[in-house]
Amino acid sequence: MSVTIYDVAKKANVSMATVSRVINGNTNVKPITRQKVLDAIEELGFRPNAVARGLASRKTTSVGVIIPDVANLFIADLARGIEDIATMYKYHIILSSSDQQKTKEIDLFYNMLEKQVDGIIFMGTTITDEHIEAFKKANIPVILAATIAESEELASVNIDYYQAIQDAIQFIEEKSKGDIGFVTSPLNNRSNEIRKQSFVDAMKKSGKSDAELEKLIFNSDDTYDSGIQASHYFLGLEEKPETILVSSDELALGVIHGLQDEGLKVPEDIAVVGFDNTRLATMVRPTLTTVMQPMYDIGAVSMRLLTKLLQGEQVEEKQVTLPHRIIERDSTK
Amino acid sequence: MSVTIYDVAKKANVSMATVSRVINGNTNVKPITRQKVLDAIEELGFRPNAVARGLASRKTTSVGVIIPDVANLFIADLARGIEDIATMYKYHIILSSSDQQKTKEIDLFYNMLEKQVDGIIFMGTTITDEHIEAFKKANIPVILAATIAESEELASVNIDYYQAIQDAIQFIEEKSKGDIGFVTSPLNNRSNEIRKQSFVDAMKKSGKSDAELEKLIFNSDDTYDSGIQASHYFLGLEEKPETILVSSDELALGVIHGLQDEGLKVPEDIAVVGFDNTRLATMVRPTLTTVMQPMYDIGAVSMRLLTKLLQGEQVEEKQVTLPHRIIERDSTK
DNA sequence: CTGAAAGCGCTAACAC
DNA sequence: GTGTTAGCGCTTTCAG
Repeated sequence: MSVTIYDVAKKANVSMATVSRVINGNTNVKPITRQKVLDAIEELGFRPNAVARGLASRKTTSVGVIIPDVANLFIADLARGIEDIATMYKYHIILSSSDQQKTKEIDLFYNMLEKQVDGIIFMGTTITDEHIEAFKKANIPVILAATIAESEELASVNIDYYQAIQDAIQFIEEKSKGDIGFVTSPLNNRSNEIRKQSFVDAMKKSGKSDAELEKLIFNSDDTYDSGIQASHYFLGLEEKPETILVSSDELALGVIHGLQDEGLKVPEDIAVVGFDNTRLATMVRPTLTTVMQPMYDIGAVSMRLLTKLLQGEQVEEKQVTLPHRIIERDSTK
Repeated sequence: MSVTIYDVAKKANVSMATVSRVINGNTNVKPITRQKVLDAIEELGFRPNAVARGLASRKTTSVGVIIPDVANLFIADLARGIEDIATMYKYHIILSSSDQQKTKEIDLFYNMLEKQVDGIIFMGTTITDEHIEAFKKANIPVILAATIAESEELASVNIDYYQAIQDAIQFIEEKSKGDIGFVTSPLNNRSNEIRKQSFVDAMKKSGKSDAELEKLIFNSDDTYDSGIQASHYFLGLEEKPETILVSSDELALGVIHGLQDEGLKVPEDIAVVGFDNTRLATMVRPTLTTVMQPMYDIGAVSMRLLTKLLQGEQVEEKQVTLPHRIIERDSTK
């Protein structure tokens, strides 16, 4: 069938151990021997069987990546960041989508353990005790990417969502004294919950009553269409907000278009601020002012952190917080 | 270290062969024995090591997927289609991006062979002899998804790109007698080449000279920004086209916004037709008339085809052509 | 219906 | 520097 290390050894008149040394770049091989082996490999078209290697060495050089959904620009950037760094460190990626379902998240996690991945990067919704139990049981490093866990033992890479919303509100208030509406993404996601809480806290601080506050919040499901619905909701209000702060860019496009479809002008009539800074933010008119969440970097840093953990490098801080910032474009005055 | 099949066997007082039978759903096990084994598995928290299993059975139940770029909506849909079906058939996905580089495409391919994937779904640019050689050398099924190969031996799932452009042109000509401009995606991709050829053929048939034709084509690099450039190019022409046919939706958004930024109205002044029908097509004003390329289905059908090949099912036709159609929205009159 | 035993292709001590 | 020899954890004949 296919050519093995043993065939190479025979052809090169050496032992399989020597062949193994050569393919693993072990230095203790005489140059002449090495060349002999290399020639035999070349001639036979030998390619090491990664499965056998994985079994023998207990390392697969693959890492599992669990994300909510591939078909999401925002998450794709994360994936790209992970992949670029993984390639750099010669790791392979086994990628699966959980569709935001908790049971699937956990199933996938165990499946990846069965595959003997060397580590896992996990992006999910809310981290439950069940998640934590699974993570602990795994004897491999797990990194949470753009995913909040209360537990301080878990390695993670995030931005400060609470502060990001505070900053966005401050930014908005510097430009306009009017009300701010808020469109949430689904609250089964901890980071969305935090954003909402941040908004609530800020509004209360400026003296809004619970009743007022409630009207200013629209709970969406994080799709373009629900962005459109959100815009309708706000337009139906007696006291319309002057600015709408939206939990994601895709949602924000929906809001903008929803407003425009009703004949309003953005930002003259109502300003809109997004969140994420995906490519979408510049693919709309007016271009979208948004809170940049560096997804590519979150992916890249997560993967880099994982490689450090995997290679036993010193890691000073397992919980990384990356900077965010407001990117001002034309959807605000 | 971790619990193995042997530990389970000992605990259940059976041989490891029996345990193996149980976990593989082999029927030849007495119910009572099966239960004993199941209990032991449960108690020990045993999870089979997929690597060892892969080595012993020479099957990994993983399939490799090579795509040009994760961070592309259009491709993400493909990935999603693949994934959904893979999950259904209990295959795992090893996903890698080639960044459209031929050497990387081939490297990834060989890497996946080393990982002993059971099959590979390949989406790439132009299939060269080198590709074909690699595909042949692999003793596993390979499916080309949304990727053209001249060779008839390769399994593939595509739409008829040539016809799709013909249809688009016919659609346009039914609405408007004016010139049609064409924005290509990079021509290092065979399917883009075909689309361009289709456009050229159609224009020649309607009597355009080579010189006229040349002016009507703008070669882009398939980004939003180059869509904007394309619009500037066409606006600079003495005889402006009445409709611009664009090779991808993202590009088309660029064209639309480029036109609008210059004060033109779409579709009144110039109409725009996209290609792909990604989610973007509805996330723009006016919404985009576009040629639907069913990427999700291409992914799903590719994966399904692969499972058939993998399970030795009868496959009547290895080259599948999926239907396309024009979706009319507001960017055309 | 169940067990024994021989690998799958490679790595990793341990010798020499 | 290089070879020998155990395994890694499982599947898969082959017996019985």
